[in-house]
Amino acid sequence: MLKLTKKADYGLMALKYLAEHPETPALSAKDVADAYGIPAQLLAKILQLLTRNGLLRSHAGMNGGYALARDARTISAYEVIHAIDGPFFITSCTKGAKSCELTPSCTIKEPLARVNDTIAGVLKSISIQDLTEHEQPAARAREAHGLVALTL
Amino acid sequence: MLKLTKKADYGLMALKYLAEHPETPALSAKDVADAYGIPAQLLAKILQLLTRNGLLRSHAGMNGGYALARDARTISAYEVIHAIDGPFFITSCTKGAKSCELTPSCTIKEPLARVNDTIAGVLKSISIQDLTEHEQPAARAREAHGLVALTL
DNA sequence: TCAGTATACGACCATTTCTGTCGGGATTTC
DNA sequence: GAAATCCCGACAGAAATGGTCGTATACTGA
Repeated sequence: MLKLTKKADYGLMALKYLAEHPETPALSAKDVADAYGIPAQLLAKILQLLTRNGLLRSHAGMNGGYALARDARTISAYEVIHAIDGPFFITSCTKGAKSCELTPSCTIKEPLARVNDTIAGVLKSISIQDLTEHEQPAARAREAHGLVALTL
Repeated sequence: MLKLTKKADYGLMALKYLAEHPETPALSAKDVADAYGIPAQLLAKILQLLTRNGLLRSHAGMNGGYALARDARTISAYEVIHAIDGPFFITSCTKGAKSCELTPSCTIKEPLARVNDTIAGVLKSISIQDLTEHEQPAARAREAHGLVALTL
């Protein structure tokens, strides 16, 4: 619970990998899959999703493959997760309206919606670029997170 | 994905309900289940878990039931979720060691671990008491979240 | 124009996780 | 002792997830 799906993980890993290889015009799904030992076909589907959502550019044919559609600094972890797993809500009673109206139940939803927003904010503040900076992303991160908290 | 299980939701709802009825010495699982339309037996198991983890006190027999083991202000959403769903990690590759060693894969884990901590911090900063304050928990929350971000 | 490499995408199955139920047992009160 | 209540393990159905397959389509280069 409160866990990223493997697909989202794979997606983040793939984007990170692409961000780390800016010199190559494109990398195939297989290239990335091999690099990480991820099932190639599965990763292919994930990359297709990311392409559909405008995070990647794809190119078929020989020497084709995928490349970031934008600068790694402008792609957030949130976007990636959202593209792969769809909109997320921390609460089980998903939408604002229906299911939970039955009972006066989800009085709990309102406070949790705030938590949800906070988490989304944190994920929005993390860029693919951040993922590639192995050492001491702490400073950047702290800064970003602080920003999020303040805007809540 | 990145969603609380229904069990965790139910647990939070139940604790909130208990926090809102401090006058009664104890409420049975059935009482709470009826109040929210939750399957009684399922909620029973959840309350038992919370009891085992020291968040509730239970009492068998007539007029028995459950009551908060501590002040609602000192019970965090994090504790509840942890008690019900076990330790959580945002990453799929759960433990620090095994599975991901196979490949040099999870270079992504380190940054996400930080995100994980941030989220855990947010959840730790939310108390059951906060859940009961319907209007304007914003101030408290903002304060608490800010604190979390700074301690990251 | 043909062969090879790649993406695109829908359908499908296997596995795991989650939800909810059942049944029997123990504890307390009246 | 009977009723209410907690305790707890086992299990079945449902849903989500992970992964595979097959086929169609697009591009490249010889």
